[in-house]
Formats: sequence, structure tokens, C-alpha cells
Amino acid sequence: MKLAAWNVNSLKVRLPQLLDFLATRTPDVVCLQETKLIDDAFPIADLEAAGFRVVFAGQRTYNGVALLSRAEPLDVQVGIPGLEDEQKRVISATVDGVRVVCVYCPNGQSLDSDKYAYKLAWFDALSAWLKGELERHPKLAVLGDYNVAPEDRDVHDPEAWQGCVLVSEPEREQFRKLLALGLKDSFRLFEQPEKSFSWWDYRMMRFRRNHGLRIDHILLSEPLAAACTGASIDRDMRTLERPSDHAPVLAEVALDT
DNA sequence: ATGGCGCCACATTGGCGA
Repeated sequence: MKLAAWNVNSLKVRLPQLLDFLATRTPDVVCLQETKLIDDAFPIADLEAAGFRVVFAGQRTYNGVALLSRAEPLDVQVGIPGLEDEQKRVISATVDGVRVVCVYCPNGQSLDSDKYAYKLAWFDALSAWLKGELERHPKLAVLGDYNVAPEDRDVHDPEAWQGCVLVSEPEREQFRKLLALGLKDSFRLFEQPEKSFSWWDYRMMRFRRNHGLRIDHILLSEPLAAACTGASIDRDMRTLERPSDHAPVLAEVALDT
């Protein structure tokens, strides 16, 4: 099973690139973030014609998540149970026996922002919920835009970014709390090139200079991590005309049959 | 020192993302 996560920064704009991605990378499950579409505007027909089942939870202008799968998505759940949140950031489903959780974690804006406090509280709720999900679903994958660069090697210029949002110690602690539940960062299960990033600011030719951050992640429960055969970042999607500022991230797991 | 790009909407500027 090939899993992918991609913050598309507007599915309306990126639909042609997504269809190309689905056809050429042949993923089995794709988690999308920042679709920025109300549900009535979701391009169901285009994606079904490409061979995918689709479930989604959107809103106008901001946020919005979707889960695409070749196999039927079962037990679909929107949001984090018990968390009052109008922002559409989480959708989950079981696909081929794997519980898939698509997350668009809050950005936080800056350390003195209300949005930063919301981000940390949101991660508290995510951790508390995933602890139970891991007990209920041994084969659990949590993938999407975490808006956290876990370590300095995930940052093009750690000194410049030190203490900034996406990199600050409380955010990294929240990410480590997820790992402490028994989740593995699939990307780090393998040898990877130095300076591997998944997001580059549109400005200042950040992509051309590879001035980026690795903030999109595929976390796997231990049984899935043990079956993981590869993980990568699809930089090529960031080279296209009118790209998302995020590249897709991928991981492949060899499921028992 | 600031903003620099791209997307969205009660649009032609401001909010937000990261």
C-alpha cells in the first residue's frame, strides 16, 4: 500500500496536478490538506473517474481535508472526537484494514498569537485521541501537514529559525509526544538526502535555493513501520507551473495478505 | 527595517498561510 499526503493549497487550483500525481505515482491512499473548498464544490466526479473513492470535510476559504483511496473507505470520521472545532482539519477512515488519519495541524502564526495557543491545545487533543486509536487500530497511519519541523536537520537554517513558529520547542515537544505514543516518522526509517524538505516559501526563490522545512509527515504505528519499505518526498511536484508550496510525501507499506 | 508569493473573498485590499 502506497500512502501519500499533500497540502495542495487549494484543490480547485491544484486539481490538474493532483490528477497527474494520481496517474503517475499510483498511490493507494492520498490525504489532502488545505482543500479550501466547501463540500458542494468538491470534485467528486474527476477523482472517481481517476479510480478513487473520496471522503472529505471542507469549509470556505481555509482548511479542508480529504481522503482518497482505491479501496472503499470504512468507518469515516470527521474531526477529533470531543474537540469542539469549526475548522476542518481531520478526517479518518479504514482502508484495506489500515486506519488512516488525515491531519492538517494548525499553523500557529507566531508564538504570541492566540493561534499558537490553539495549536498547542489542538495537539493535546490529537495526542489524547490517538493514544486510544492506537489501541483500537494496531495498523494506524497518521499523515498530513503537521506544521512542525521536528529537528534542526529538518530546517534549512536552524539558527535563523530558532524559536520561530513551526520550530519552537513546545511544538517539537508536541511532535515528540506523538512519537512517544508508539508512532514512527516513516521518513526517518530510511537513509535520506541531507536537506530534505517538504515546504518552501513562495517568496525569495526559496525552492530554487532549497530553503525549506520538513513539516509534512507520515507517522506509522509499529506494525506498519515494521512493514514499511520506503519513504520519500516528491520534490518534482514543486517544480511545476503554479505549484503548491508543499510537496507530497510518500510511504509504502507491505501489507500481509 | 520591511516585504518579498499565492490563494481566497461581501475583492481591486486585507487576512492568512508558513
